[in-house]
Amino acid sequence: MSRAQNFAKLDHQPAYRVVSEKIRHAITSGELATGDLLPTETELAEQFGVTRSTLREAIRLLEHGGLIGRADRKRLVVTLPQTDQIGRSVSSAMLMHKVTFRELWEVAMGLEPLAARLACANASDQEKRELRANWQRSREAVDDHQALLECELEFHNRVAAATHNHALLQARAPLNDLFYPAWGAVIRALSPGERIVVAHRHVLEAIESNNPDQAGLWMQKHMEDFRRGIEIAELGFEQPVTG
Amino acid sequence: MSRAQNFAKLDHQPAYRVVSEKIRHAITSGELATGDLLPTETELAEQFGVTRSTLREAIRLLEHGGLIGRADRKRLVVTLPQTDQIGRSVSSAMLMHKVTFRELWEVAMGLEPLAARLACANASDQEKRELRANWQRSREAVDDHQALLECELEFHNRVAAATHNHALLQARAPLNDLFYPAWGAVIRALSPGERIVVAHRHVLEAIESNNPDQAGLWMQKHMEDFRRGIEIAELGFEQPVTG
DNA sequence: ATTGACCGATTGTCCGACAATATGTCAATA
DNA sequence: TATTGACATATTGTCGGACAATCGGTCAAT
Repeated sequence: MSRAQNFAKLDHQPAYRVVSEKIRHAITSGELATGDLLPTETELAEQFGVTRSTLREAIRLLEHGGLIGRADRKRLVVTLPQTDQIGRSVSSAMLMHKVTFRELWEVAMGLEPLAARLACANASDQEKRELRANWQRSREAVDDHQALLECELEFHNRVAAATHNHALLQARAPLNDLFYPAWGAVIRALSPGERIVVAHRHVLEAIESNNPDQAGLWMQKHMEDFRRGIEIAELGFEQPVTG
Repeated sequence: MSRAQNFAKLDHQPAYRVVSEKIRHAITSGELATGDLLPTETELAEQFGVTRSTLREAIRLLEHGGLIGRADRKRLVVTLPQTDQIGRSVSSAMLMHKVTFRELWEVAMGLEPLAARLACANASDQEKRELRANWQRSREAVDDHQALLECELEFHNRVAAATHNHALLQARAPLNDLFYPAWGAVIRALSPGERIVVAHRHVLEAIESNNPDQAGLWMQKHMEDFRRGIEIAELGFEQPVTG
């Protein structure tokens, strides 16, 4: 190698990305608050000194992240990124990385018992009632595979929501998209309805009586059941999950 | 209400979003594999029957999610979404949701001990060596706040990486971006270097000797120290984290 | 109070154009 | 032979202008 100079590689960022970053910064720095209307496309384009086409590409970049949306199908507005929207990006990334059932289950073992524990301290009376209503439905649907799966999914979502912890909700979003749906196959194969209902009841009662240890413990047992179910049904615990 | 008909609200998706979804589906369904080159913009535009401008907007949508990138600044190529790229979206979403330090800490309490446990079973010899090297550096930097913070961050990242669990890595990405950086303020305020190094040593040795319980326990103690540090330094445990 | 007609503003989409850059070929040269 | 230079080609990034569809508001007619 002729050691002549070694210049820094100059990074020529395309304009649409620069513009996108400027807007993103204005939003995350609080300069633009949630709900604020943005100027029209033509106006924005003028401000940045680019064409509307270029500006629109910048907008798309932000739109995907949920940072901006449409107020009424016309004007652009600063929006709060929704958990499920971000969650879908994460899930599709995991799909491409061929994340296995085991990997998701391991994360679930960390987050779901934690959610149950935190729900004890933070669940409102309203949330507790809805949780119990969900359990009632699951008891009646104990032999209806499809209905039971929906109850199961809703149960875990409600427990997580009752923690009032947005970081936790975001972290477990991929479980919703990838893990529990696949659990449906187990339900169809093994009909473990009774076992699910019992576990849910223990978690529910622990939350109602504000007993974090009990809630976490039964959620953990519940997740262990999941794993055994997958193994017994021979669904490939080490296989990548499918979308 | 005049119960006349009750039509379904028709959702008129803009073309750029439809095109984007089509491409996304082709990718996640495996029709297009990672590393595949996409046709040129003009060609794609023809295939979908839209203009290049519209197609480009669709591309931007995917580009942000890390699903496609540029091979050599020209041709488009299907890429694997990087953990940190997706993680940044999640982090900026959390910032906007004003996630508190407590919320992040609660998630960390669920994930970090889990990571330590899993690292025991899955860490390669190489990874163990690098972990020990990191600990050596942290011991020497025990009074250098900046260097210690970097070691601290790297330590937790290496432990997480040693789990070889991509779902876990993705779930804890926001901790990297939001939680540990703020921890720097604690280090500067309290100089808890010695305490950090001791905790790291216990985790490290537990991993080296393949003792999951011990690894998880010490990581948990370590995280408890975090919380107390934040409280003692009066940094506002219940305050939203800042970017 | 509802309906209908109208207008301006704004977005979604299209078309055509050009400069800058990367790729490939081929000849000239040391 | 390996490097350089010259040239043609392909592709992206950006531009400017254009138009239909639709939303919001106003105002008159019913």
